[in-house]
Amino acid sequence: MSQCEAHGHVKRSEPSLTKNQQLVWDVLRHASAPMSAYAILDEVRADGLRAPQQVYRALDKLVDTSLVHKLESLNAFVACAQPCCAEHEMVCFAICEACGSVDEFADDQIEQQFAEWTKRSGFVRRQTAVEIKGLCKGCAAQA
Amino acid sequence: MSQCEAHGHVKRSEPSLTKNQQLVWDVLRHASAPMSAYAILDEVRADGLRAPQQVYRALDKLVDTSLVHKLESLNAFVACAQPCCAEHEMVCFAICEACGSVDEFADDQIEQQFAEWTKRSGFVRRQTAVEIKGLCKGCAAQA
DNA sequence: CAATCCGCGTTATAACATAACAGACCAATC
DNA sequence: GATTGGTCTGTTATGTTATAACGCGGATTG
Repeated sequence: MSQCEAHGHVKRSEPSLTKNQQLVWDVLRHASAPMSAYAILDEVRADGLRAPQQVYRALDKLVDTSLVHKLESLNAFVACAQPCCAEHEMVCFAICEACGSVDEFADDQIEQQFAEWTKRSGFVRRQTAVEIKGLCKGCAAQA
Repeated sequence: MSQCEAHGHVKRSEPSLTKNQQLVWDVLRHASAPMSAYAILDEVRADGLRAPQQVYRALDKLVDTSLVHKLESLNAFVACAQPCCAEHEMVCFAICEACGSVDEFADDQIEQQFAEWTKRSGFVRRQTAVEIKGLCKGCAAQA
């Protein structure tokens, strides 16, 4: 059971992806690490996609609908790992510089602190990117 | 009196920049918005710099010493606006999508929430990028 | 039936960033 | 004072990431 279902949320529907969007989404879902648009392109070439645009257009849509996130500090994309992420205003990423793993998480406390800053400053938030780089627990233990 | 001096901190020294670093730093200090490396290059061409490498090398150093920050989501650079930033583990940016202004801030509460998450997860943080996009107070008022 | 919107495919190009090589300078130390 | 190691420099070339612009076709809808 997913974390979301455990919380009593409905399962997010995954509707109406076009063929190209579905191809890109499938690649990302099965990836073990963030992928660049061009790495994705290499994977979907077998399916007939040939140009960066085709991948970028699919990615744009997938990012819009929050199925996929862009990691700005890597210029790479990951499938959303957090079924509840549509219900959070922001999502954070912990990126291991040793093994490349990415941990996506949402934290209500952090969210709330940002909300308070927003309130104080008058800034109207539309989107937030939080990317923490360092060593994941496993890699830190080895070091 | 700067915020730092008010807090009783010593003024950060700005030592030993090389000629190229100084040129790039001067451009960024006087910029009213984040600049791409190539935009900086255009500015320092008059001073004899010709190749991207020269700018990127200077930027690398300036970012290392925290005189300059990279905005990952814009692929652009800003002079550090926060004299105390060396004393914070993380710095946040609020980027106005209407006017392009960037507000750099540090928030102890936010920092602490991240510290707690770090403790729980075992992740060893080295660097954190927080980039909030939206509308600054002024632009939000107009909209 | 337009008119409009959206996605598709394509070619070309823009924008961002680094590799790799060689020379100049300076400090440390043998 | 020669040698070594480190850092910065300048340069050419190349790699990587992202978008512009054109035209086509299908779906929706007024």
